[in-house]
Amino acid sequence: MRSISNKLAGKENSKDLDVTGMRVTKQRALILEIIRRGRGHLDADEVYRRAREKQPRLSLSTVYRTLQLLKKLGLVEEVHFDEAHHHYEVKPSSKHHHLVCLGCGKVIEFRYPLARYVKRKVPEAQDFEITGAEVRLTGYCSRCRQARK
Amino acid sequence: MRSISNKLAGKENSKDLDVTGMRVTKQRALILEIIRRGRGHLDADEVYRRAREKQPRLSLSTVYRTLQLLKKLGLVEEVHFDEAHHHYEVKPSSKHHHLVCLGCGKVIEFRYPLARYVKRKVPEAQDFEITGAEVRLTGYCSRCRQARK
DNA sequence: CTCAGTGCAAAAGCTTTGCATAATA
DNA sequence: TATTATGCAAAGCTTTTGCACTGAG
Repeated sequence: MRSISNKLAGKENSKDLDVTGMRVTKQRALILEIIRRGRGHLDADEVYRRAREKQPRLSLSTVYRTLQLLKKLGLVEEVHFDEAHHHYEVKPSSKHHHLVCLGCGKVIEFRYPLARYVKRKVPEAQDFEITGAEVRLTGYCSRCRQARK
Repeated sequence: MRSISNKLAGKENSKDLDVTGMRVTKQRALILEIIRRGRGHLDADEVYRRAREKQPRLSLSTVYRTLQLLKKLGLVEEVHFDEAHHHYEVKPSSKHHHLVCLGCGKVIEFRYPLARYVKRKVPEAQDFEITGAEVRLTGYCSRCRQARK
């Protein structure tokens, strides 16, 4: 039988979790779809706003509960960007990092296997089993650098 | 005349800000001292608790207001660790990153000039002026790896 | 038909703000 | 003495929780 994470993810080969009894609902499917489409960087409230366009009766608590569920299922990842909100994006993102422009707020994603490099170079990381890496570089993009001159 | 950031920092050569009228108070000095001693990873409430050992009448709002001031002055940096709290540590920390054990919560700091490496290796970062890097690697330390077997 | 999920409202954090009082410069 | 900073209490946000109802399996 397909697990909820497989059903939601729409594929058979993701790792099964003990999800006995968990149900696939319209709300959950919609929320996951929105996060997928959102290309990351959506906070809970933004997910809520977008979801209500399709399901006006959806509640914010359902969004939060679903976000937690999806995190637990490993389908979605929570990223800590700024002071106020968490952001959510679909996995995998362990090799996917962020470049944040302090000028205009633009977020550029990049992929690079930093964990491997760190593991090789940093003594402290030697006897650590690294499972995730969250890298957030801040600075100024070329446009904002111009503007600041 | 010495600026407030110089007075608080206890040095003359930090960059001056427009701090006209700002005052050095016991509370501010204490809070900065605690953050220094805390070796990072203190959240606002922890700063508050420690500060009250010396100044029982200190209020939490003063802690928050001072934290913002110190951030603005560039003396302290806010780090986003976990879902619930922000953590504060003294600058400079752009070359100072974190290894977080998911098993026991231990936080290991390490220094490594990752920004430079990323700048060299990552195309997306090429025309970006990187001013800060926050790296947070998660995984399991050797002890917890043992325990999980 | 059952029990997990939802919506609503209320509560629970963490953080900010208004205002009168205290303290710095 | 003139403002700035503080303490307190209240308000503001985001996120969580309780509960009766709804709906997936």
